[in-house]
Amino acid sequence: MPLNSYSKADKILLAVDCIIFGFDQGDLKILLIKRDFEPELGKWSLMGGFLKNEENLDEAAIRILHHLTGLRNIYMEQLYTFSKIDRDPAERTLSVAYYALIDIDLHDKELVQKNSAKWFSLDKAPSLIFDHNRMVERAIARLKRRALNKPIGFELLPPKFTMRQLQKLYEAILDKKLDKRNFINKINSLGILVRTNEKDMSVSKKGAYLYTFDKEKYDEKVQEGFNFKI
Amino acid sequence: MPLNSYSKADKILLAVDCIIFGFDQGDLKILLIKRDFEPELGKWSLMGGFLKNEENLDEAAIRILHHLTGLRNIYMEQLYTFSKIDRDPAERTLSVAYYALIDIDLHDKELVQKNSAKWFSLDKAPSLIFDHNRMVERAIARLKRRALNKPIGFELLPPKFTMRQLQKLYEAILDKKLDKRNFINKINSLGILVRTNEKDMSVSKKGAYLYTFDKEKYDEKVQEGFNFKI
DNA sequence: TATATAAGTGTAAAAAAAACACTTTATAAT
DNA sequence: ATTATAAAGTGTTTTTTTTACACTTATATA
Repeated sequence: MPLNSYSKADKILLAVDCIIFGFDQGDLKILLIKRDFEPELGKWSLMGGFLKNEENLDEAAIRILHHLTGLRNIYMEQLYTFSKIDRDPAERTLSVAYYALIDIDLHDKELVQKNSAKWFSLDKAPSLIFDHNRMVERAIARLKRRALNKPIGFELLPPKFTMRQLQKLYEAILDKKLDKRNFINKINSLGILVRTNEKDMSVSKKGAYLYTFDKEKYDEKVQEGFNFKI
Repeated sequence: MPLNSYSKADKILLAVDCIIFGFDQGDLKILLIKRDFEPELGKWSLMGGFLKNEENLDEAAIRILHHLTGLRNIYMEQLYTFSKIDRDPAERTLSVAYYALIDIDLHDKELVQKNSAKWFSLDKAPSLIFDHNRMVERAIARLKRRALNKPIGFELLPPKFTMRQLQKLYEAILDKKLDKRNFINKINSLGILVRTNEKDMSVSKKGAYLYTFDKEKYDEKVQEGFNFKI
C-alpha cells in the first residue's frame, strides 16, 4: 500500500448489514427491523451492527444474525461493500452486506419480536433506509445466480420437504414457473435427494413423499465436478 | 444498526488492493509491485492504497490504478473484502480487493518502472505478502465466471484484434483449449464483432483479419436478454 | 361410493454443444 | 518462377441437453 503511510490514513466506521432470507408458504421473505434509534427512527431497515476490532467480518455477520434470530451455523455469504460517502447521514460509514439463508421455522420468534423485526414477502416489503434497498436487490440477484450453481435452496427448507415445496422455492427464487416433470427429472438426475418413506399429508389427500438432501453425495459430486443447473 | 451506538463503535483502516490483469503474447498476466516500505519491504504485493474520507471505494480503486498505470476509464469490479484480524501485521486493516482489466499496450511503462512494478504471467508470479495470494485466486475465479457471462475479454485486447488473439485470450482465462471452428461460430452467432478490411500480417504469411468489438450491438443484445457462453 | 385434488410419471421434439479435416493464402526459400 | 511452409479460414454431423406436453394414481371428504 504505497500511496499512504499507515499513520496518515483515515480510519472509518464499518457496519455489517444482513439480508436474511426465509421461505414460507411459497413466498420468499426477508426479515427487517423497525429502527428504534436515530437516525431514521421508526423506519424499516436491514439488521446490522458495527464491526469490532477483535472480530472479522464473517464473525460480525454471524454475531448480528444470531442476535436477531438466535440461530448459528447458518449459510451466509459476503455480498458487497457499500461505500457511498453520504450513505449514512449521521457519519461516514461503510457497510459490508451479507446475506443469510435460514429455515424460517427455526428462528426465535420472541427474539425477533423483541427486536421489533418482521418478515416481509419480497414484493410487499417496505422501502428501506439508506442504501438498503440496493443491498436487497443485489442479494436477490446473487441468490438467483447461486441457486443455479449450488443447491443452496436446501438451506431455506426444513430438513424434510416435498418435491413440490422444493419446486415452489426455486420458482420463488428464480421468479418463474418451472415444469413439474422437468424439474423432478433434473433433480433426480443429480442424485442428491433421498426419498424417505414418510408422506406429508397436510396439503393433498394423496399425500406427498418427503425428501431429504444428501449433503455427502452432493459433496462427492462437486468433487467430480458437476454443476447444478435447473 | 442497533447493536452499537455510533459513538462507541471502532474505526478501522481500510485498504484497497488491485489485481490488475493484462494479456500479452498469449499469456494472462498480473501487475505486481515490489514493496519499498515496511512491513514486508522488498517483497512482492498487489498495488494498493488506503481509502480516504472524501472518496468511495470505486474512486479509491480508480485512483490507485491510475497512480500505477496512468490509465483511466478502465474496467474495474469490486471483488471481496478481506478482514482477517492479523492479515496485516502492522495494524488492523481491512482490504477491499478490486480487479481491473487493461489493454497491456496502453499502460505507462515509465510509471510502472518508477513504482518498481512488473508484469508476471499467472503461473510464474511470485508468492505475495499478506493474503494477496488469496485475493489473486479469487480474482481469477471471478474473471473465469465473468468471461462466460459478459464479453469482458475485450477489455484486455487492443481495439483491433484477430480471432486467434481473442481465442487465445479466452483459452488463457478459462485455462483450457477451445475448438477453433466452434469458437468462431459461437462468436459470430452473437453478432457483436465487426470484421475490418485490415489484416494483421505479423503472425502468419496469409495474414489474419482484424476485428473490432461492437459495444452498441452488444448492449442491444443485453437489453434483449442474451447471454455470452463460450 | 362418488368426487375432488394434488401427486406422480415418460417420451418426443427442438436446441445447443461438441467433434471433426481439408482448402486457401501470402511469404520465404530455392 | 516454383515450391515449400505455416497459419487462416470454413460446414456438417453427432451427441447432449433442454423443453414441451397429458394422463393415471391415491386418498380424504362429501
